[in-house]
Amino acid sequence: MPDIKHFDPDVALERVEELFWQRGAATTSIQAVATTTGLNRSSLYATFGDKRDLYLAALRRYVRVRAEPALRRLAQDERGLPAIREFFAELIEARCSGAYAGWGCMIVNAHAGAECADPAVQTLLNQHFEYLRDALRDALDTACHQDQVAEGITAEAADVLTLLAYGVNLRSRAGADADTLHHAVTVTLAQLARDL
Amino acid sequence: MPDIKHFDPDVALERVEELFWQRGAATTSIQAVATTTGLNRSSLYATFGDKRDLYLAALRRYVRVRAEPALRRLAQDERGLPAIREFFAELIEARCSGAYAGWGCMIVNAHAGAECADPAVQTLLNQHFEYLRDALRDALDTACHQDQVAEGITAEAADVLTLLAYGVNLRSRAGADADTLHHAVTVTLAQLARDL
DNA sequence: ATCATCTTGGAATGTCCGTTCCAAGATGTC
DNA sequence: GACATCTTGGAACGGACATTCCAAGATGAT
Repeated sequence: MPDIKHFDPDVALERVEELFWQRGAATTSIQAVATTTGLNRSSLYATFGDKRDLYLAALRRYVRVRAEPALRRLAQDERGLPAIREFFAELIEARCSGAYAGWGCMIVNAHAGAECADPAVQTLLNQHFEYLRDALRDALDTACHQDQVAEGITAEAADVLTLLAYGVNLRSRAGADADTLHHAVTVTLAQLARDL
Repeated sequence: MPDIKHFDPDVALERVEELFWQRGAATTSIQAVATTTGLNRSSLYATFGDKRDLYLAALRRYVRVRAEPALRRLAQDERGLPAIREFFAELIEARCSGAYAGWGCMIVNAHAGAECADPAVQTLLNQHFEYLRDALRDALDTACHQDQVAEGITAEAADVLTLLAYGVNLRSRAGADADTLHHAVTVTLAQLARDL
């Protein structure tokens, strides 16, 4: 083995992911990626392939690192409705304040961009949609078994919550304030909850 | 008056709107606009200004022609819940089949793109969001007065329906099938409706 | 018919894009 | 220490981009 990479591809990919997440695929140039990561274009191409490959790698990293862990936690949470409430509260918090405020969700952003025409991207988007829906369904199922939900409510209501989450992610990008988003979520969950 | 335009700016703008709507602002070149409209670049610049101006004009046209008429109808509809049901049914129909299938909503798409950083665009997006919410609130208010809604449901639930509509628009771009979207809407509206 | 004025087509400009190429340098093996 | 092999920096490429400019043509007013 003659020479080894002078950088850590995983660290670099994290930077790339943040760039594509914040600014989108179409409006982020390879030059910008090179500058941000501190790498040369040659190294980028040698390591990740062309721009499409790079974007796909970044998107996959986003799904794996940023999205799925939270969803796994939600799906396995035994608290039912409180877990769902917390999930949305943390989502809104993350979207409206902190380092990533106004960035939205990379998956949701990809829906509206030209990336979406790419079959590989579309597969990822649909998989993640179902992953989110399944996690919400599991949590709702738990809530049902604990008699937390109003009469007539089943785990089918997960479909609503999934689209609601997408709407929250989207609106956060236009600077929607956290209170407004929180209100919508509270109203929705109040409808699901059993009257006390 | 020495010479008059050899084309109708309104007709041209409709073409431009469709182009930006389908392909987004970042990935649509002035050249593509010129080709599609059959106009020369000079004429485009002389008539509409630069690309940003052109996009803004197209977005404003979309709001005025495509979005607001349907919302005005919804707000003034005296039927209550059935009007809301019909609104969503027509939305899903328009997004999943016909000439504009897979295009989503231009306003929603703008949320996720780089356009969103433009203050003028952001103002339009927020105005439209409130316009949609107000229309749904009006319709829901009508439903409340006609005792169509379940106990505890008020016009506040419009917040939920607004984000739901955004979610529908978004998901339709990734090829979500109409049945899935319809299901989510049906479940939501069933929760609002008074048990019979 | 003349003229001033606007539109129009096409060429031209300079920048930025994604991508490739190559020489120079670094590294592990023998 | 020599060699083979990979990485790296920087230059180079062709194409596409938004935008501007200008000469030619068309038009209405006089």
